Amino acid sequence: MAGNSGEPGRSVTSKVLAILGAFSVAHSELTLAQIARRTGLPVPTVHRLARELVAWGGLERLPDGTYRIGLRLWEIGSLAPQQRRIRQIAIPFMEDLYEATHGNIQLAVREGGEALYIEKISGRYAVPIVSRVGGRLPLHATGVGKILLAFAPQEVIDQVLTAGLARLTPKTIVMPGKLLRALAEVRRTGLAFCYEEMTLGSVSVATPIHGPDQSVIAALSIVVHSFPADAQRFAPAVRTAGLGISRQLARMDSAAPEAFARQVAR
Amino acid sequence: MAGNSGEPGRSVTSKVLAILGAFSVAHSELTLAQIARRTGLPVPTVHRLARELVAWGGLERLPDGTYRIGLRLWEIGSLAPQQRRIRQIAIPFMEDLYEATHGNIQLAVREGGEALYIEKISGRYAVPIVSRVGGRLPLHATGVGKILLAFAPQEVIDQVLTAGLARLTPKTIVMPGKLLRALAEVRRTGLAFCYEEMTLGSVSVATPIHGPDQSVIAALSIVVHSFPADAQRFAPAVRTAGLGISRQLARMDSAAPEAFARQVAR
DNA sequence: GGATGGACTTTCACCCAGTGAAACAGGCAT
DNA sequence: ATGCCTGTTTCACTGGGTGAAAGTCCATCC
Repeated sequence: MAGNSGEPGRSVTSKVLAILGAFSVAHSELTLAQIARRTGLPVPTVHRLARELVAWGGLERLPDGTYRIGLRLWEIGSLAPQQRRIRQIAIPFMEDLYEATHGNIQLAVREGGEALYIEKISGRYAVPIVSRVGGRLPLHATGVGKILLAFAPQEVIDQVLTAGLARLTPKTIVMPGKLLRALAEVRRTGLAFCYEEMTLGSVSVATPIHGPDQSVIAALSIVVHSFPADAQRFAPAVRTAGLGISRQLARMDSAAPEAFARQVAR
Repeated sequence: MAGNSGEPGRSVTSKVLAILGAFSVAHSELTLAQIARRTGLPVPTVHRLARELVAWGGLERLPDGTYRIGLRLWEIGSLAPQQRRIRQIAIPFMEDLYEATHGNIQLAVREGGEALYIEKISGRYAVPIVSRVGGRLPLHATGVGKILLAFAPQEVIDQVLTAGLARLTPKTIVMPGKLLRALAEVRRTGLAFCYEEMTLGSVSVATPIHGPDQSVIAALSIVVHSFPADAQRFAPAVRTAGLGISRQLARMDSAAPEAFARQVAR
């Protein structure tokens, strides 16, 4: 590249990606100056790159100058297959689970050291909870997180422990030893409980979703606002749904490798 | 940039975006060589840029070497607000509409000269149709498309007519004059019908969704596999749902500007 | 009212990051 | 063994990217 100063060794691509990465659930609309601050890039650089992103449709700019994520990026993001496959198969099961329990049904995968929520069914009457589709929550303080962590490679567990277990409520597990024991129990039973460790008043049960190769690729959970006994009461239902989704995934895999592809071109 | 040859005047950013743009519904997994062909970029260039995208999480690479869209991109794409707001409000209405009719309920916005489907409710028992969330269909041959086109700026209409009206079935409207008359009728009635113009055996009714400023920002439709009379029978229900969504959007806008923001950080 | 601070935009001399042909390596047909 | 395809690495060359600096616009403050 060039430029008479700045930090050499940073690729253009990394700058473009840093700009996209500056957007998050908590910051879905950003001004030019905010992007520059969040990325550490000089304002003119952000300006130039953002203009290209806008021209392409990856970002859009409001009359008042703020940037948002554009539809083009949503469209391309919706092609991400990890979640596409699983969602397509899991949604009917999740709907059944919702019908049966009227709790908050959630589906999450692990992305780095956090749980990324890829689908959620709350119905119109369910109580609001903190998770959000496309949002992230810590692994050590949620039902789905414990599942994902319990079946993650050892290095991920180490990494999470090293980073420290943030205390979110008085009931959050912050002692590494206690978490490790909990994870061992999760692996033994295939169930993870979470008793007000993320939010006071919320309890949840979660269960793993297995891919065709038996590895754990996602976690399914139900969150209710009541007493620990309820979480235990719903455990069999959640476990059954998880097994159902896993079985369906395996079946789809062996049978129709790309049966979806018949749909729509572009 | 540099490089001893190639097409000068093409920015690095445009190349990165071209790589992302190479992915589509019909091509959600691509090899290195395929990306190079689809973008017109030299293979080594794609190789280098794709590696950066993989490192960032925007793409992921399978053991066999094929690339797919990564979760990171899905996550950021899910922040696109145009669809986020509308979907959140529209989904309950769409569910009601599904309960009442058991047809395929769809929500689409206009992206350039095409209809982009942002939500779809088909239930488990509905017959399959060609649309797909994240997919595109032509404006002139679908119910939602006619709505979006009828209320689009004149230049978009001109552009679509200039590009030519592709014949998809014997019933597709391919005469510009006929389409213009149909659009005038759509504007008059607030309803668009589509009788097997996209797919033989499928008929649909669509209605506009208005933003707080009364502009048309989306279209809602129901697709059924039967006779034209059914489309007309469902018209009042679709119209009512459309008005309900529009009213709710306006109310949300004046009342709670960013009531969602209280949720989850990251 | 004019001074101050913040946001956004444009310019432009500087130069290094990006380039892609070419060569190499592996796989699979013929 | 030959051809053809894919993916990977190298490297001499150079023009696209750079960002401080200056300019513009608009609030807010004294």
